[in-house]
Amino acid sequence: MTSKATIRDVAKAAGVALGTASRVINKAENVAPEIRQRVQAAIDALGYQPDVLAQSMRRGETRTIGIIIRDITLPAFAAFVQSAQEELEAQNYVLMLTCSEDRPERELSLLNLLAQRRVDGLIMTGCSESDSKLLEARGQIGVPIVMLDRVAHDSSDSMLMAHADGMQKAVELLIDLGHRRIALITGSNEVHSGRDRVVGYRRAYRNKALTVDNSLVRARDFRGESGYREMTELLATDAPPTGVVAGGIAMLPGVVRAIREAGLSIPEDISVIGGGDSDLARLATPPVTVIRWDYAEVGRAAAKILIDRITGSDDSAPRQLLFPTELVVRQSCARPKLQA
Amino acid sequence: MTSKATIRDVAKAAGVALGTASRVINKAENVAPEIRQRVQAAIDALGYQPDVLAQSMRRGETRTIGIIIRDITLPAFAAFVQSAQEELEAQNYVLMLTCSEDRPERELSLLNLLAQRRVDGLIMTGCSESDSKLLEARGQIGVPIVMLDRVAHDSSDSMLMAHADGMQKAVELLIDLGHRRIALITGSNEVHSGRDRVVGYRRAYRNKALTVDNSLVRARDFRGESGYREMTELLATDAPPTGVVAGGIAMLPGVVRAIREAGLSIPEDISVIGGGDSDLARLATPPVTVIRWDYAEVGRAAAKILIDRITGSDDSAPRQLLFPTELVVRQSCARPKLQA
DNA sequence: AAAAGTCAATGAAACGTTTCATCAACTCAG
DNA sequence: CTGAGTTGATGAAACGTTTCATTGACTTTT
Repeated sequence: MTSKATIRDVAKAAGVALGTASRVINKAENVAPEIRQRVQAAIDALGYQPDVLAQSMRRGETRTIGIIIRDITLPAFAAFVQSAQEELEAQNYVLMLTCSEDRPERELSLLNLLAQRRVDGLIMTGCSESDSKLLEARGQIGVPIVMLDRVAHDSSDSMLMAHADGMQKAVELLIDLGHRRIALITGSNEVHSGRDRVVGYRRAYRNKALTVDNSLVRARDFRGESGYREMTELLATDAPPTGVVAGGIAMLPGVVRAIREAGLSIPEDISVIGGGDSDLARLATPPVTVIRWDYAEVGRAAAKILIDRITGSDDSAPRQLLFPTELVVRQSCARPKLQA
Repeated sequence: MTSKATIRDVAKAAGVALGTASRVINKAENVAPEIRQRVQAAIDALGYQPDVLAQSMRRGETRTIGIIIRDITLPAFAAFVQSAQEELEAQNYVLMLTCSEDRPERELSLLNLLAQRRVDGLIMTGCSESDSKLLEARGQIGVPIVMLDRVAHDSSDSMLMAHADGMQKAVELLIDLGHRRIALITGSNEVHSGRDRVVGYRRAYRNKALTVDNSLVRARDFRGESGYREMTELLATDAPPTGVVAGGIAMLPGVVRAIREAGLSIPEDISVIGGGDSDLARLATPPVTVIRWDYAEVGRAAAKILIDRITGSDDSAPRQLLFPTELVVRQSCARPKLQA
């Protein structure tokens, strides 16, 4: 019963033509007040609701936005998605959520899936900025795309965090405390969020006139288990680090767990800085110093710019928005035990 | 160019009728092998992909599932959504994600939104089991609904956690340790997940032949800030609790924060048990004892049963699946300081 | 008073499918 | 050799909209 009444029924009930009913519904002008009223009455009486499917088909838009996120389970991403969703909902768009698990083949099939679903736009955080298959698939999709923490090499817009800045501050903090062996664990070099952190790390070392030990820089992938694995490996070496920055957003838990399991304590044995704030970082004992940024704000911005692109109200060159990061100092960092 | 080719083009290219092309595409029988091949060749050559919109319109199904979750930011819910999404994706469904923030008026408007979008089914965790407006809206929607942690009073299926069991074990643990003033903070009485915890709490007290102090039972709503507020309030009373169970899934952070701010330490001054496992609970110092259940499994089950309802392969009476909870003992509970 | 111009309403066409009643061709039994 | 039966292809109709070229009724201009 819900949306059984069609526009035809409305027209008939109001004694007007199909097209007229449509014009009333779409608030077009050029319709006599008396007629408008009659049609409106019919709409109310029948409880008419337009069929979104038929509208989409005719109009060629679905009012649907696709999102490909690595893993919705990470609170940071969830915050991003949530605020983007709110913004979109306000503009009468709806979100189709998918997760790539940071796996290229999944990303590819999700791109196809969403293309076939005819989303009006796409927000995504890809596995790679350069993979040619993915690049092609993104190009083929033919709708505006906003990339999260990825540099777009095509016409997409990018929302970039200033990871290098944050990382530099973090590493300099550790260096100033006397640390010389500082490990960096972050994601793949193929994407901005991984690469930029390494840039910041090296910049800090250069600033302090120190040289980087490349074996301490681990930039493989973003999956959560990597944090644990890399940290365990690092701690097992002859010269383990005295400080570590868990750059990837999902890595702090694994890194902390590895440290605990090695029987070390924070910050006495090893100093820790996390990438991205979280309940865990805030409420751990000791609370963990983190590089913070506001994904919720980024989500809103992404939604806004995407809508502007869709409506065509922004047809300027691809944008690269840079969002600030800040270092939130808590109690997880201290001077290293044995000064080098 | 992507999906520009229509079935008409395919038919023309293959030199067959529209209907024939359609039959090939839909793998219908009764089509000569030679023709099938020719059509297939045309499909490949043109890169034809069916227009999902037109299909939906004609078939009367959208292959889209709506989900209304309280807050995607909570990792537990995110895990639920993620596993549901995976299961649905495998069956070629796609998820439309919305968040109600536990606010009835939002829930109502989201129900309407998703109804208008013609979702084929709905997974949701409502604000109330009894609110008549919401009940009516759910009834009107006309598609199968699976409720998460809510008892459905209509034809919907319910996925229920055995909160009472878990809570009983939790409270009995505290009682056995010698606690007599145990606070319970959980969500609204209007829903299973709130109510059932209170049931378990009372059962534990009855089992141990103790009487409940109702001022220690706080079952208002599920929002995160409530955890902090209620805990702060409880600690400010003349006879503060010596143990607390943070029942609601979002409440542990707030409760812990309130305790920290009161200058108390866990478990020396107060014992804490959380509802739902999390990174925070696992990695806090000390690690927090929790009532655990597996939302990922629930998500899969919800998706499965929903699909069965949609396809009509399950037309039995509404189901109420009960999922087990277990008590995971960590180090956040100890004997109370001053024995009562 | 005729011509030209406005303003609103009309109804057919189109969007890209699926489905279904026909139809054509062929096979086989009598 | 005819009539019935079977198999497979056909093309129109339908799903519920929006849009657009027409049309009809008025109004204004010459």
